[in-house]
Parts: sequence; C-alpha cells; structure tokens
Amino acid sequence: MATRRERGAYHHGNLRGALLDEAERALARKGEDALALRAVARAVGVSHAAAYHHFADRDALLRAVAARGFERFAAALSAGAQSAAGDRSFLEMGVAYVRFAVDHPSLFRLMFGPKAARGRHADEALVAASERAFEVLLGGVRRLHREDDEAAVRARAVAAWSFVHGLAALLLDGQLEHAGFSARDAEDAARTVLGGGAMR
Amino acid sequence: MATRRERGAYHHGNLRGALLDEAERALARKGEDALALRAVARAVGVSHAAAYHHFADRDALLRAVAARGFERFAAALSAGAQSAAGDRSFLEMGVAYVRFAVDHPSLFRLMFGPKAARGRHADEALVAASERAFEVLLGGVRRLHREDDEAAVRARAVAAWSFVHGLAALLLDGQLEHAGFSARDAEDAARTVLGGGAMR
DNA sequence: ACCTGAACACCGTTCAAGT
DNA sequence: ACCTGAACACCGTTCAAGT
Repeated sequence: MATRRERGAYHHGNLRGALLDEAERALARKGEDALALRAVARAVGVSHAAAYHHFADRDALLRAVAARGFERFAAALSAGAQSAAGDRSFLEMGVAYVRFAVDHPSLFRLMFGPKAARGRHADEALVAASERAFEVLLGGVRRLHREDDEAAVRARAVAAWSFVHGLAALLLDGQLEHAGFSARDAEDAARTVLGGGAMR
Repeated sequence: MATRRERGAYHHGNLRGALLDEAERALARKGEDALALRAVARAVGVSHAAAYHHFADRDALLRAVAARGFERFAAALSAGAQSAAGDRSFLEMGVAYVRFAVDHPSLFRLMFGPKAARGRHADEALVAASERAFEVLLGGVRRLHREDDEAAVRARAVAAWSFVHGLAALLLDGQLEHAGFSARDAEDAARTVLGGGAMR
C-alpha cells in the first residue's frame, strides 16, 4: 500500500507499478486523450525515457491499465451477482456492470475502446483479463438457465451482454437524456431498463 | 460534387466544407487519435491556422464530423427499415445499425465517444442530428407497438437501442470473438442475435 | 472577412551515454 | 539491468500582420 511521496524507493523498486498507478489516476482525472506519458513519468519523479524500459510505447501502457480495469470489472460483476439470490442475481450483475461504467467512465471507455481492440493479439494479459470477465457473465447465464446446452448459453450470454453493454455506453454518452435517463441515476435506470422484461 | 484537385477555388470558396471532407477521410483511414488538424489543413492546401477561422479548435472540427455522421446514420436506419415490411422492418433497422457501425468504425466511435458526449451542449448541430436518429428509432418502435402510450414507447425504444448499440460496439471491439461472432460477418451476427427472441 | 508566418509550449519516440 | 539528457519530428493554439 505504498503511496507516492517516498522518494528513492522507485530507483531500484517497482517503477512499472508506480507508472500504472499514476496512469490510472491521470486517466480518471483527465481522460484518455489528455493522458501524457511524459506527465505520468514526471509525476512519478522519473525521466520520461525511463517509462520505455517498462512499456513499449504509450499504447502498451494504456493496454496494461485496461487489463487491470478488466480484473476489477470481473470482481465487481461477481460481487454484484452474489449480492442477491435466485433470478435477481443476474439482474444485480447487470446493475453492477452499469455502475462500474458510470463510476469509472474513462477506464470503461479505454477497456472497450480502439486501443484495447487493436492490441488484443499483442497483449496476453489484456485478453486473459477480458476473458475472465466474460466467464463471470457466462456463469450468471448458466445459473439462470440450467437446462440449456453450451451453444444456447453462449447465445443468451451474447444477447444479455449486448443489452447491458449498450445501456452502459449510452448512459455514459448522455445519449439517453432525451428519454429521461441520466448517468447520475444510472442505477435506477439500469433496474428499470434491464428489469423491464427484455431480459430473461 | 467538387472533389479536391482544383486549386484556387478554396481561397474564397468553401474551406469549411473541404476541411470537413478531408477530416472525414483522415478519420476513416487513421482513426480519431491520429487525426491531426495540421495534416488536414495541409492536405487541403491551406495554412494550419486557417482552420481556426472555421472551427474553434480540433474538438469542434471532430464534433462537426460527428454531426454529419449522425445525419448519414439516420438515413441508413430509415433505409434499413424501409427495406422490409411488417415486423421484419424493425429487425432490418437493427441490422442497418450494426452494419453502419462496422462499415464506419472510427466514425461510429467518434459519434458515441467522449468528445461528442462532452460537447453536446456546445454543439447545436450535433444534438439536432443525434435527436433525428433517435426519432427514426422511435418511429420504428411505434410501428411495431401501435397500442402503447408514449412512455411505454420510449421505454421500449431505450431497451431496443441499448441492445443493438451494445451488439454493434462489442462487435467493433472484437469482444465477441470468444463467442464465435466476428466483425467480418456482422450482418449475420446481427440477424442471429437480434432475431433471437430478445427483441419483440 | 479570410488567410499566413512565426512563435510558444507541449508531445511521443529514439539513442548514446552513464551507473 | 535500469535510468538519464539531448535530440528529432511532430502537434494544438495564439496572434500580429497581410490582402
């Protein structure tokens, strides 16, 4: 739980981790576009060229942040599903999905953005982390429809995933404000829309 | 239908339009991040400072491109809906939605990205264009469920929109390749997933 | 009204050199 | 093995000045 402030520890310590922490903070504060590799290195107290010893380039740093995001995302989905029993469990997973997106908008956009999409092959950790999140979702579908075969489970999972992902993305963009749903009360919106019968 | 090539016409002609055309091309070719205002001006044959006479900054140029995108998007949805009759009309609108996303990935991401979201208030044309697209969607829902009152129509529209938007976004990211759906055969994927019973 | 050239403060990336 | 300083080629944005 080492925070910044302590100098000298980085120089032969965990620079990679420190860069990731700072990049995540910068992402949350200023968004993906405004995140500068040089500024991250500066904040950590190291030369900008030092970062290239731990990440191939700026994109690789961002992909590593995205991979971490997927880990926390999967954990949040699990926690959501476990917060209720029976049929409501799946709904709560959807609510957790939307809540994560709205609570960490820049991280969520990074995780599902072009950087992460294009570099999927290149980044093992990213693929593994996003697959883990998908597994959590599959688990939820299996508990809901025990009788289905594997193909049917995947088809249901894709449909459910599309539904909740679209809702999260549109809320994030403020695109549903025409329809009276704002990102501020995203949790209510999620319960209303996801619970409205289209999900089963 | 004036293309580039003709020099001298810009100098007291339609520079704004030329910049938009070129920005759209650059967006499609290299993506949002790599689109440089200076490069756009250069390609059009004008000094980079000239662009600031027509757009407040780079973000404003991108928002204008997004607004144009929404116009074409609305037209594509209409055309899709008109390509079939009865209940199938709504499905075809969804297929057109996904096809647009996959055919113009960078434009689609721009339209629904943070730039467009944050600057919504600032950009009248963008809000108007995206509302027009939403109206097309509402029209489709109304034809499908004539008996519903306005609130029910909006709720159905939000659910349907979320579903199809999520599918489009996940296909774009290659996130559904685990499940056997690739962006290459997006149209088949759209028919399978959207037609699979979750939409009604 | 519309466009230019020069200037400023920042980037991402590379590379020889230091410990 | 890990980090630095200097250098390169590029940005976005501003502003006085030109027509």
